[in-house]
Amino acid sequence: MNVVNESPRRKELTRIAAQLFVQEGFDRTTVRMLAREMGIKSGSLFHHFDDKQEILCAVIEEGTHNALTLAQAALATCGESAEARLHAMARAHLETLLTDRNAHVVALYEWRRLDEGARQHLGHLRDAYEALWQEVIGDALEAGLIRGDRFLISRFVLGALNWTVRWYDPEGPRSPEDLAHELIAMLTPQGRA
Amino acid sequence: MNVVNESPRRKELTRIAAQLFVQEGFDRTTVRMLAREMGIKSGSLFHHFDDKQEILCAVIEEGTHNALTLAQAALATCGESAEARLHAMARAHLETLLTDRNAHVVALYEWRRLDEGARQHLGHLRDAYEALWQEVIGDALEAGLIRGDRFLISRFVLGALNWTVRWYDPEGPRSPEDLAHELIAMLTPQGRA
DNA sequence: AATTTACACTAGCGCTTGCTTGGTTATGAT
DNA sequence: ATCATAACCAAGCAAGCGCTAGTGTAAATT
Repeated sequence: MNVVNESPRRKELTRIAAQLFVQEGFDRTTVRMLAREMGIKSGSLFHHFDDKQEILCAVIEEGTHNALTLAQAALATCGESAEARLHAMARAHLETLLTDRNAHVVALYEWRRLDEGARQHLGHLRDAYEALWQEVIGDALEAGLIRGDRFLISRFVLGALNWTVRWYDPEGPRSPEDLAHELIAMLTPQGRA
Repeated sequence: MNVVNESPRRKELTRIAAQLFVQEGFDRTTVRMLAREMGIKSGSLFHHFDDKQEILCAVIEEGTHNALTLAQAALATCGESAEARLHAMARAHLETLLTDRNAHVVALYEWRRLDEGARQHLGHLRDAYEALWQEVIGDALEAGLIRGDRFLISRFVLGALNWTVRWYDPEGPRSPEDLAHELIAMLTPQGRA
């Protein structure tokens, strides 16, 4: 029923659920585990969410929504050159992958556990985000910054970025900014010192 | 106990399990579903495998082993130029992602359901495969074909390739060969008609 | 003062889970 | 004929699962 996370309590519960879903996976995370981590009893959980599925949906929605917002904000302040916009999108993606890591890992790995309704609802959100990418990459193609097929490149780039959740270490020497720079350098033919 | 799939029967069971694991996910796939699909009763399943985990391990091992074999074969027959070797690796990766699709999807999505022992055993296999990539990409860097950091590029490229299981349609107009070509074109600064 | 709302509790129902046990059948070697 | 082995089955156990029903209580609303 509650599609959006209105109450701060529910938002907090969603955050905790995200962490558990990452640690254990959705199916192995029991309502009793969730409740214990939340400091309540398992029955009380169903006051906040209709069922277990809705918790998963809330987690993914939160992450995807934030990613979209951050990307739009980044595009609004990065300047107008195709390269700057490309870089802004990549950096925003990597940063949201860091700050909302749990939610995004859940979105990537547990998407298939969503039921049909939730999958459709969240699908639209995700499509809106990917449309942003295709727009920016389309601009970069027109500007002659990169070459190739718009959809193919979008998918290759998103694949490379999403894969970072597997190996990226936030404690390591490389910043998201740094990573974004290297990725763009890999894509653009122009030589660089 | 049986780490390798010796008997043809076990190999067939592994194939069936892979399909179910993709359709339903590992946790949601019950031993009863597996048995039914295999044409036996659930109890009989434990004659072939020690426990459910071992089935998962067998599926992933099969896929990773095939990928490694195919990549080595491709490198052995592709010529010696850095570009040819890069292309051969990419094509081999995409082709094994197609022919052993189920096993690879399971490896990508259900890796975390492996216990410590299996994760270590299969980790070595995967490392061997990724080492091949790093070697080929190292060669391409030395040849001046591409620029950047060897490990970073390997991971970006593997991410882009693995992501294809999300969107690639084998019935569509693009062949694995075609996709490999486009990927390499995206990476290499040299202009092309 | 009376009522509603929000949030939590206890207790447990009905069902499914992975896996075990103990025994049967078919095949093929000795 | 005897034995060994692989492959299977029927039956079911102990544990855990998502979720519900009914209740208590403090704060907010009327």
